[in-house]
Amino acid sequence: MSDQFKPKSDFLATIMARGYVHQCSDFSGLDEKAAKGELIAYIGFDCTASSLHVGSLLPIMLLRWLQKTGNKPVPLMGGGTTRVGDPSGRDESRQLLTIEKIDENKAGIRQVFSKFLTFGEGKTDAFMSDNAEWLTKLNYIDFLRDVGRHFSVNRMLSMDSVKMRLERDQELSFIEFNYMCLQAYDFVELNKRYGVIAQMGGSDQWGNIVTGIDLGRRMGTPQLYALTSPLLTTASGAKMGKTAAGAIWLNEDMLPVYDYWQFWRNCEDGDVGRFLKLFTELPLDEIARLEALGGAEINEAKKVLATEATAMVHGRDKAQAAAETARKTFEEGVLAESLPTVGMAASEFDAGMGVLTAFVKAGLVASTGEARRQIKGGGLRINDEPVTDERASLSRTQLTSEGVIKLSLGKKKHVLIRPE
RNA sequence: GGGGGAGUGUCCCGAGCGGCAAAGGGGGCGGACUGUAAAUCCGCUGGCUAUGCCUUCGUAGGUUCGAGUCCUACCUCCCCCA
Repeated sequence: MSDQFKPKSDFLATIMARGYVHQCSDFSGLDEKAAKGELIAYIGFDCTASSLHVGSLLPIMLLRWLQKTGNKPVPLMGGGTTRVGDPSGRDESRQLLTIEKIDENKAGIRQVFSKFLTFGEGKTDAFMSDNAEWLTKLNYIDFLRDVGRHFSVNRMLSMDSVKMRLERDQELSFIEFNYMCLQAYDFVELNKRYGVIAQMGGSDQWGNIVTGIDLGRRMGTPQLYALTSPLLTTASGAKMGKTAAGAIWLNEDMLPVYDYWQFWRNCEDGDVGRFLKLFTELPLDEIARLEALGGAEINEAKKVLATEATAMVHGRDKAQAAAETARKTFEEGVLAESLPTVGMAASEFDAGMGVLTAFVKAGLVASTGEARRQIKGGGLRINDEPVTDERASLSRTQLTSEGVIKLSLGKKKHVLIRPE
């Protein structure tokens, strides 16, 4: 990154100050376009799941800033590339998704974008594209002749991503080897169709993006640009967005708002400042103030982070409700009725519900065996009282005045049981 | 096509004289300490109607009182030669 470079455009100034930028093929060139509001940039997204998780949040924020600073964002659905299965990552044959499933996923992902970007026909309105549009129509021979001849295998072999795999003797399938060609072709196609001139993405995409720029030059596009953001890890080095409980999804039907809020609330101290800059739109001086908080006070900053980041995806009302639920639960030790609730038929409840089964039904543990172990370890509580007898049953006498029983696993996970 | 090697607890890596629910890590979960953090320490990390029963070591058979372990065939992956 060039330290002496002073951006003229709001776009670059903002994203540089907030830490989104890792590498750029031509800062001043891109800056000029952005300053004139002529920057149309895209980022590609897989359609392998029906929602995106926080790992994709950073690129989404990039698109959002692009739009906010007067330029045009183009999210690209990998509708075509997903059809051959995502070969990256080492886990072998990932199931090939059916076309219907891919369409379903696309719809889910579209929902996410609608929360971050304004779509429409206007100059800075976002436009959703899908590489299925051109990739599925490709003819192999034509592709080889028109596009394939521009790729040098020698150069592809020298790319870091490929070189590493070869050196480590790791499998590199033909499809995967071709991925960069398809991605490069996407870039050119997006330019021809919609005037896209820049591709953004994670720093691991650098090689693929630059390959696209090259291909463009050979195929007669105007000058194209690459901009990458740093790969996100937590302060202790873990990958963002995956926990044992599952990925941190952005769609509410995949992950309750309360859990999403908790994810941010529980981030590591060392991440707060960085995350505030990347995942909220608070002014930088406000962030600097929050970041300066030390010791236990940093929890205030984490709450702000959680609420702001949640508001971005789920809306401010739901974010504040989640914050309030957390406040009651953790700070007042009061029962918050908005905790996740599991309904249960009264007849089933009255028939005698063993504690083990109850915790399984609540989804806090995976099996009665795990429930037993957690009881031994002191990890299960009913209405905040530790469970000691695994043979005990729930009964109506345990219902609180709100008509629920609160089950907890550890200190952070709570579920309400409501017989009805 | 010929020769050699490997597939283990459904998160991953990885030991395993015929007595095995199977060593050890990592990760994860719980507990203690804190601040709903990190670091550290401790416990747990196949299922069930549970002093017992059932299912797990690539797949299918076989030998045996008993098979992750021995035999046969098959599948998959890797290496060397062609």
